[in-house]
Amino acid sequence: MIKIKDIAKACNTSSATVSKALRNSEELSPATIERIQKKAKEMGYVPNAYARALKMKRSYSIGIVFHDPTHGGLKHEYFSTVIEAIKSESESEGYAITFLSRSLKMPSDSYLSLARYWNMDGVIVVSEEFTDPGIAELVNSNMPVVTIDYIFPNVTAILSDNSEGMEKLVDYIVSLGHQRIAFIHGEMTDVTKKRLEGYQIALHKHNIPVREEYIKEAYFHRPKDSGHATKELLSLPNPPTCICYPDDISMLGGFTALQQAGLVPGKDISIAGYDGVELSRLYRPCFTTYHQNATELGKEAAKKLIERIENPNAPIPSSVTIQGEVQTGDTVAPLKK
Amino acid sequence: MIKIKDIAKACNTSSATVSKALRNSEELSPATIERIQKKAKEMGYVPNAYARALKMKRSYSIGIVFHDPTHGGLKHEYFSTVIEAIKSESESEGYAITFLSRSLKMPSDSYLSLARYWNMDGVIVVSEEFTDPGIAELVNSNMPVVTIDYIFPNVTAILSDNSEGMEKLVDYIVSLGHQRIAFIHGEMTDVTKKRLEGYQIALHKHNIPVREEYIKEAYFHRPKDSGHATKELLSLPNPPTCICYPDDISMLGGFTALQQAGLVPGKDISIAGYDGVELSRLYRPCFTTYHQNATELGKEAAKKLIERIENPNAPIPSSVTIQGEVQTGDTVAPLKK
DNA sequence: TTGTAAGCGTTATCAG
DNA sequence: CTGATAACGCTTACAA
Repeated sequence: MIKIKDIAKACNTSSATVSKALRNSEELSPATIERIQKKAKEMGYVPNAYARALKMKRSYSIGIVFHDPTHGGLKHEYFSTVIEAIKSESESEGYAITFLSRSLKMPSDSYLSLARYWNMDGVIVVSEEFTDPGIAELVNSNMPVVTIDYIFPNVTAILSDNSEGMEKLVDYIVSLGHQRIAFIHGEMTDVTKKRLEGYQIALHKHNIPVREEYIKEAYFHRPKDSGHATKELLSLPNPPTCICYPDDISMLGGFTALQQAGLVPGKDISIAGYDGVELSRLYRPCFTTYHQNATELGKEAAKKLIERIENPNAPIPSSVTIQGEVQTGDTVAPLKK
Repeated sequence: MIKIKDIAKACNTSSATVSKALRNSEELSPATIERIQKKAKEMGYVPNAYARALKMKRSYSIGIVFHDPTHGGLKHEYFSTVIEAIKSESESEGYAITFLSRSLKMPSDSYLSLARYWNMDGVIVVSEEFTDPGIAELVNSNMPVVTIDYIFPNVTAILSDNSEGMEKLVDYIVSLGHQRIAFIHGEMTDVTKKRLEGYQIALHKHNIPVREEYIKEAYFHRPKDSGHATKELLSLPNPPTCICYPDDISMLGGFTALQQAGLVPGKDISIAGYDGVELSRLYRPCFTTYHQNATELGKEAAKKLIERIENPNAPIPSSVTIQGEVQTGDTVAPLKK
């Protein structure tokens, strides 16, 4: 590999001059700059990020913490969309993105030390048991961090509007005449708590009592789980007229369970999902669901992180909530009295 | 950040000794090793990958070329599965993965120079217009490369069994009594050529003439496109009894188009997809499709690349084809004569 | 305007 | 068994 010194030799000059020339330094004569740059290109010079970073204490690389063993990782469209957006926003700002992951063969086992090991300028935490002490260590360090859908003190968080989203979704369902609305929610994460909150707010607002037996837990993204919960709801003495699911994939599980019970979703019974993944628009009937703006979420995360990295002395960028929207489909039917 | 020199000072020894101690060098007395390691841990030492790589000419990082602007990037489950698998296999071998991407703000615009810039030990090309000169430059360099689903001379390729897969799928369809089998294929990539080949082989084998009017082109992963093509097929004087699609998402487009035409897929007409994404098993009716083993594909790619990296003088690892399997669902109905 | 030299945090060589 | 020293490729005071 050809390096600065080689160019210097070929140009009868010093490495310092070449280094400056390559970066169009003002202190060099335009003639030298051109001469050197031409030669560099001719010789096929490629700079070395590591050497540069070592000196500049800046790597232009961003780490992503993404660990979602229980739900299929990247396969989950919501997350892959978020990450795709982080990727393209970061790249267009000149940052490379690298997954940060703990593994036996790695020199370290903590996210923080991995980030340091790789000289990352900052880290985005996408999905993780946020209760993991490794995450706490990370956010409490001086490493710039942005989290998605979880709040830590003094850390910029990019939030999906889980409470408002659920509230709007339930509002919509109520507006179609439903009163007996069940909610199968995901495991008890922060996200779930927010969704439950929104669900309750909406019901209260419309003077509908919250019934314990209409609230069930399932795992996110486990259609079978949701199928079971659905059946339990059906067997209630006074079953719901509409069921909300933790996500669109789970709703599909509910869909199947209902069909097996001889019901036609969107007709005999109503159902609503969450996420608004591609499938939800392709499926017939089209899903009634809440579309989370995952792309905007990822983009904003990258932006805020880079802002923080590039203005280390400015106050920590404020958290933002990204709005989604109700996707009115055909799975929630108007209720005839 | 604390560095080797600091530990040396604290231990009244030299950096050389500390460096060796940290890596359990045989030439040090167990006592010193322990003493130094203890101190290092105590001081919260984290090694620096860049400095190490600079010296060792080995970064333990792998680049991924993944650029799929036309089909939604990572959102495509097939690709996200492949990448997830590359990620976990690489990580468990101690390699970090970084996306390689061309961008204005990057110091270079070619994949090869980006890989060099970042000191990558090797690169996996997942999806790209393989005709891109940047890819050619990459595979013709001395950078270790593994490609997925595309063959270059002297480069290890991990292939999905596109020809055999399509052949097996058509075999299965024929076995259910179909003779008029149409194929809506994706744009003319290598993958498509292989699929077409398999389609034709299967038909020949069963003495079924290949009819031009039964072969249509659509874009991969564009359900609307496939919907149009489907309607064209329906309007044929002698329409097919079964239609094969480029992928499961496209099949969904066909599904909808057929319903609109008043037909019940899996009953009045048969359809088959490709990929075997999660959705295909969740949908009712369950998709008849060909399941590509994307996880195995990614895993194998990482393995072969690492093998190549760690044995630079050994011959280039041989290409492998990963088998998938027919997923018999309910969308291809037995044809009653 | 250009060049010298030191240093970023490691590891490898070789001498003690 | 331990330690000086140079080198990896680059940038940056500071000197010329």
